[in-house]
Amino acid sequence: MSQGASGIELETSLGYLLKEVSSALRTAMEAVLRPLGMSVTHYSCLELLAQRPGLSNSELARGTFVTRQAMNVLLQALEGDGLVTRSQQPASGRALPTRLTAAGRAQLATASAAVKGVEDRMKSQLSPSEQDALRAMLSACAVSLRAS
Amino acid sequence: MSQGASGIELETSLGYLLKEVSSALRTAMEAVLRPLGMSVTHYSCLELLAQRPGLSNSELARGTFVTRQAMNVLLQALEGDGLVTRSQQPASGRALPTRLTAAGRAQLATASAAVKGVEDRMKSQLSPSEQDALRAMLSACAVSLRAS
DNA sequence: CTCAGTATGTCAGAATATTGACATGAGTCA
DNA sequence: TGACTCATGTCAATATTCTGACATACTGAG
Repeated sequence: MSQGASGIELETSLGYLLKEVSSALRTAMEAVLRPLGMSVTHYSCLELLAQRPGLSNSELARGTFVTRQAMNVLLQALEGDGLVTRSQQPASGRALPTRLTAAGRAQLATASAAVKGVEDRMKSQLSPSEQDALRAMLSACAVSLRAS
Repeated sequence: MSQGASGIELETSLGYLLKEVSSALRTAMEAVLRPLGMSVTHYSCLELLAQRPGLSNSELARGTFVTRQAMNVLLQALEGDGLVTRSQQPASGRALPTRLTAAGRAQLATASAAVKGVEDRMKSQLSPSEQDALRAMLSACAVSLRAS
């Protein structure tokens, strides 16, 4: 009955559980980032930029799961705060590569450590092999969802 | 190095992967709900109300992971559309129990079937036992995150 | 080469959600 | 009883994001 039914069972729904964990993770991240004066998107952008230097606005938007318009306003703020720099001449097409400044890297360092603390707490009850299994299953879900 | 480091590795970060799946799920749900004229929050509220009749505004807000203010404006819209009814006299305290109308149940029926299709697609590559394992691990993550 | 298709940056308006605030009702405890 | 705490409903203001739109730049088929 929980499987063949035509509806959703909240108690056993993977989608609902996913949203629950995702929401709790976001809340926990906000809690540790707020004292640093950063939002989750703010941090995500910096983190992405640190690991993939030179990403354009649109690429950053895709990597942080927001629209490029939203990323654009964020990037303007980050640039105004001296945390990132944007090329004026596009390297190719219209895309303007973005890079962290020293100040951006410094701010990210403390934030990244704080976020790692949250993530470690999240998976504190999972063994390394369980974490691998979880990763594999979540990846499978992502692939399946993308296959329209 | 991927474990003892002080930072986050995007490639192996469970948090990032969680956000990725969650975002893909939301996008897929929006895609099937849009033709029905419903948003994800709209659907979530109806679904929650179907399975837990009499929930108050604040309880619905917690169950759908939004603020009670946001749920309040949504409930006013749903009530205006004749999909839900709210008691005028609080049963206890200030909480006003909310219930689905027949129209609400009817609208939910098609939406719930559509969302179940999305959820089934998401877990199409997972065996029943894997789904159980995934549920257990996600629950563990939620519990750990809530333990501040 | 030309043109259709796709991707990007950016502006403006609209929708949505959040924070802040206040009054009300219930429970607790001295 | 009275003071205190907590949860709720609701109003207002703010913030954030999205949708729509447009011009520009590359790419590939013809």
